[in-house]
Amino acid sequence: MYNFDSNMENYKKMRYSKQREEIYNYLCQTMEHPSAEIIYQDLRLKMPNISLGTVYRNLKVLQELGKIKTIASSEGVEHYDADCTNHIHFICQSCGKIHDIKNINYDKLMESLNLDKEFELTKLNLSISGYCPKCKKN
Amino acid sequence: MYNFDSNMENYKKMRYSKQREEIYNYLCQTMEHPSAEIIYQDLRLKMPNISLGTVYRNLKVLQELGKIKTIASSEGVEHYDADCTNHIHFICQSCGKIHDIKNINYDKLMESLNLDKEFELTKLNLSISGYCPKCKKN
DNA sequence: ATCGATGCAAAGGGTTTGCAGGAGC
DNA sequence: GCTCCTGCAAACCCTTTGCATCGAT
Repeated sequence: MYNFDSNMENYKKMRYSKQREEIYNYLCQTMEHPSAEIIYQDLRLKMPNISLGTVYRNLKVLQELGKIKTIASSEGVEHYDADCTNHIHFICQSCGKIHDIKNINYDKLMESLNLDKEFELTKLNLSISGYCPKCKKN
Repeated sequence: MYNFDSNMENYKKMRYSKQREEIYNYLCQTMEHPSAEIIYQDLRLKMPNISLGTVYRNLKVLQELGKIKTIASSEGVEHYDADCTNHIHFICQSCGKIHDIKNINYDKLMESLNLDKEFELTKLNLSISGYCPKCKKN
C-alpha cells in the first residue's frame, strides 16, 4: 500500500479506503498507462459498485501525493502511470499506445536544450510521438 | 495567406474563406500561443459574427495542412502556434504562460534519448514545465 | 461520534457536429 | 448552380462536483 506519510501536510486527515488502494495497486501492476475509464471498467470486475467519480477523485489525490503521474495524450484523454522514476513517453500516433522510453541521458538532454538559466525546470514532462515498431511496418 | 498547394490531396475542393484567412493571420501575428477561445474573442472584434465552431473547424484544417501546431497544455485546453519551425515549449506551472525554447541542439537531444531504432519519430512535440523567469522570483 | 470517502447523478467546460442558409468558384 | 463554408445550437465526451449515506478512526 502507498505511504500515507508523504506530503502529510496536505492530507492530515486522510483515511484509508479500499477503493484508493485498489486503484493504486491496479496502476502499479500494469504497464499500460490506462485512462480513468479503463481503470474504472477493470476495477468494476472486482468491485462492481465502484464509481467513476471515485476513480477520478483518487487519481487526483494519488497524483498530489506524488504516487502517480499523468500523461496528457494526443486525443485529450488523460492517462496515468504509477512509475514515477524518470522516464518519458513515446505516444504512437497510429495506435495511440504509450511506450516508455527509459534509457535517457538526462545530462545530455538538459545540455541540448540550452535553457536560459532564468527558467527553473521542475518537471521533465517530455513526450514524443511517431510510429511504434508495430505500426512502423504498416 | 497560407498556400492551398500543400497537402492538396486531402483538400482537393478547398475554397477560400475570409474566416480561415483571419484565423491564420491572427496566429501568425501573435507570440502568445492562444487557445481557440482567445482567438475567437479577439477575432470577434473585427468579425462580430464569427462563431466558435468555425474557429475550431479552421484550426483543425490548418493543422492538417501543416500550417499550425497544437500544444497540449497542462490544464487540458488546446493551444495553437503558427510557428512551425523546430522548437519546443516551456509551460509555466505557475502562470500557465507558454514560452518558446529555440536554441535547441537537436542532434544532441536525439542522441540523449537513446531511442530504439525500431521507433520512427515523426514529431518532436516536446514540452517541459517549471517556473518562468517572472514567476521564479515569487 | 466525527468527518473523510463513497456512489450516484447532475453539472461543467472544451470541442465537435447537424442543419439550413450563405459564399466561393 | 454546385458544394464547401458558415453561424447557430445542440450534442458529445471527459472530468468535476453536490449531496445523502457509508465507513474509518
